[in-house]
Amino acid sequence: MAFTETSSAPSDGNVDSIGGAAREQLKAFVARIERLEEDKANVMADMKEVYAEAKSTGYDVKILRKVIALRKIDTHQRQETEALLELYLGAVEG
Amino acid sequence: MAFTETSSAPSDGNVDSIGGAAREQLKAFVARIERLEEDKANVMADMKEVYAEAKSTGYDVKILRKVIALRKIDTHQRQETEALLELYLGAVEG
Amino acid sequence: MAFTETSSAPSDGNVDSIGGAAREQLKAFVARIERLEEDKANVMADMKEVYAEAKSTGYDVKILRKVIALRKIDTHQRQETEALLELYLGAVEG
Amino acid sequence: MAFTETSSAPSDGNVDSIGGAAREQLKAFVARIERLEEDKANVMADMKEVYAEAKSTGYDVKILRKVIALRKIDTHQRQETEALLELYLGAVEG
DNA sequence: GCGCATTGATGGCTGC
DNA sequence: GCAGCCATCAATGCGC
Repeated sequence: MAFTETSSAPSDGNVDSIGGAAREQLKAFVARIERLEEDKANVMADMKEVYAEAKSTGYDVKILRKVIALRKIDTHQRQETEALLELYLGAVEG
Repeated sequence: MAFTETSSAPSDGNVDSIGGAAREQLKAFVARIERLEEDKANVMADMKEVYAEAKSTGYDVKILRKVIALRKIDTHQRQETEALLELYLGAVEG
Repeated sequence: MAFTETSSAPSDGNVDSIGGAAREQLKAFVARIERLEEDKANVMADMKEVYAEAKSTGYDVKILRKVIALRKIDTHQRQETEALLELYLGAVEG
Repeated sequence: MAFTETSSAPSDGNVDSIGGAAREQLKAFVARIERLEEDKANVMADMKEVYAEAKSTGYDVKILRKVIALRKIDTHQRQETEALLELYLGAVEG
């Protein structure tokens, strides 16, 4: 496995002996994920801010969260219903 | 205090009777949060994609996750260490 | 399921009608857990005492907590590192 | 106890320069707390075991938890009620 | 009273 | 395919 080490199975060899290309590739994956984790953390921080602002405006955060959660469930159910409908239509037409 | 209903205590009145302004404000909060939730979902979907790509490239996702987790702990520890330093400094300067 | 009511599925019957054996068994579980909860509460009370003592001795409790937290992270990291090593070894040996 | 650096304010001096006695004392506090944390972890592990056992016996863990929680609230309320009663009695008799 | 840290609960994921 | 595990998330309790 001379020049194909990066194309199929990085885990084939001993960890200490993976070549430079595979190493770079792995680092790239790690970097991409960590970048996304950072994004997520930022978004969550923003949400915290909004909740704090709502609270300072006088809203009950607990209830607000419940509202959001309920609406999320509704959306989810609606999507499932639509998916089911699609399925039925496909079965009828297909 | 007619036109200040939104400035201090939305929870004062009955939910069904809150004025239009407060209602708009509440809707705005909900919209902002749901927008952020959507962002977060997108980011998480991206992360899933990256993991899937890494997997199809031959990496062991479980190990990859552990690596990420370990690096996250490092970061966490660094932050905690800094926080501790801050506390020490605060204690010294009084 | 005559005499096997306690051996497999306590949830089969109505709660009000479960037999004496199952009832005793359930009570036993509840008692064991509540005993453990009591233990936990005692331990936590002891911890509170120690912190209070440290505080009255002049230590900054906040700093003390941070120190403990940092040491805990160290331990955690060591465990995660070991787990990662295990994973690596498992990947190598297949 | 004239030269008792440990008797009043360990946080007065620079952390790096606290004397050996204070250092030992601090280490003792940390050790005591970590010992208690360990105890707590053990107790919690035991609880997990009991829940697992209950589950494998056929009980619904979720419901079991709810039962425990409700009983805890009851106990708490009863204690508060008793405390209140004591207070009233003391007010009447005192 | 608020913010934070811990803890209990839920849902998704992986292994059998 | 489902159960067990883990990561995430809401919620309560605690200290400041």
